[in-house]
Amino acid sequence: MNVMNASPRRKELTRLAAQLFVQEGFDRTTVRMLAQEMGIKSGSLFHHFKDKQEILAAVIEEGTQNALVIARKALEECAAEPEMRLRVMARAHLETLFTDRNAHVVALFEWRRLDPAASAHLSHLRDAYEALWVAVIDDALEAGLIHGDRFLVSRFVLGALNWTVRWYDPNGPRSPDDLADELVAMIMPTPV
Amino acid sequence: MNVMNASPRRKELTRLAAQLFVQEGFDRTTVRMLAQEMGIKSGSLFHHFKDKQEILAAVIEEGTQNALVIARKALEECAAEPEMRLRVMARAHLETLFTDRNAHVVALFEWRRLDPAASAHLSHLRDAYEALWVAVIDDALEAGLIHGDRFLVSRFVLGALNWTVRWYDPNGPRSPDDLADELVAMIMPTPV
DNA sequence: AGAGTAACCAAGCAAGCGCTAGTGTAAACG
DNA sequence: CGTTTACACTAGCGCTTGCTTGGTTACTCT
Repeated sequence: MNVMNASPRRKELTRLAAQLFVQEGFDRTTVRMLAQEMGIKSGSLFHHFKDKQEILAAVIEEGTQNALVIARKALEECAAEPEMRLRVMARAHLETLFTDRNAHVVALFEWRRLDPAASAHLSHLRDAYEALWVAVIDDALEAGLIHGDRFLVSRFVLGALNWTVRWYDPNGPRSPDDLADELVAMIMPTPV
Repeated sequence: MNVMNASPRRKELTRLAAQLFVQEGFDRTTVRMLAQEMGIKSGSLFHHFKDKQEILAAVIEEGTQNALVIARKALEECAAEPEMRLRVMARAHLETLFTDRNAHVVALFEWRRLDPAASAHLSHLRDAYEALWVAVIDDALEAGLIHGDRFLVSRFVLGALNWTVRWYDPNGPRSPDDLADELVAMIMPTPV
């Protein structure tokens, strides 16, 4: 097995695995299917990953890392008004969700297949990401832009956004940014 | 196999299956695990269900039927004001979601494991339920209670509500009704 | 040229999988 | 009373699963 966690080959294989995990689900994706998609034999797979679990962990880590980076960058680059930050955060969320769709769908719906060790490690990443959200929501609440319990509001907003992967069609008329703006408008008392 | 679709024994077995499906996921739940939980041997299971798929379909059908019945009844019994109907619908949604939690978690997260035939059949049930939501949202929009696109709003609201199964703790201080009221308050311009 | 290493393959093992076949038994029915 | 029906059992078939083993190839570095 490769020691370097970020070998380019391994990254490519991880990307392919994410796609299959979305199509079939983690449990139904066999190592033979993974290998075929990657153009190698099933035995060779275990040169890159210790076991099937590690592939899942790699997929989820990749996606969550990206989400963190994108959200942080977006927040840094934007103005300080709470409304703008809220909008920017929602946009960043949907941007990662749909450019890195496969990895995120796996992270959202196959998280429970992780063994406890991997789950614990990745929880920290996810918590860091959610902390960004809570901070943005807090500012918006304090500015009187929205109302409600900080904890509940962030859960509801994240839920609404995450659920989009179940119905949103990227080839439809609406862009992810439209979606984000509509959601922000929905929870703000006085639109436009 | 039993011909009657609603034999009491079968209902009980379906309930147990739902619990295991939630705990382990559909694919990881073996017929031997199901049988043990039911207090019978794995072979006997196929007297009640044609195959493993049929157990999944039974679980999902049961949950969705209940949701429909509860929502319809709640809407019939409540006043005609759009605000009340919106609140009642949200409450009914969370009520089913948490009294029938196992079945609904399976319906939400294992839907894709259904074979095409079962999926088509159950889609009608789900569509009927979502139609109730769209109607309620439409009334609220028309009355100026909330704003936005009817399609998007209902998707966002349903997403926020469904996602609660991932974080809500029924033993915590908040009741499901509290949650429903908070969500409705969040999307309404002028609270209390 | 020789050593080291990353990437791969062929072959297959042990365990577990969904499901079937054939049988037994006790209650319900005509 | 004999027959049917519902429910359960034992035993195991045929197949797939994740993973291992032992070895080969191709490339890089000194």
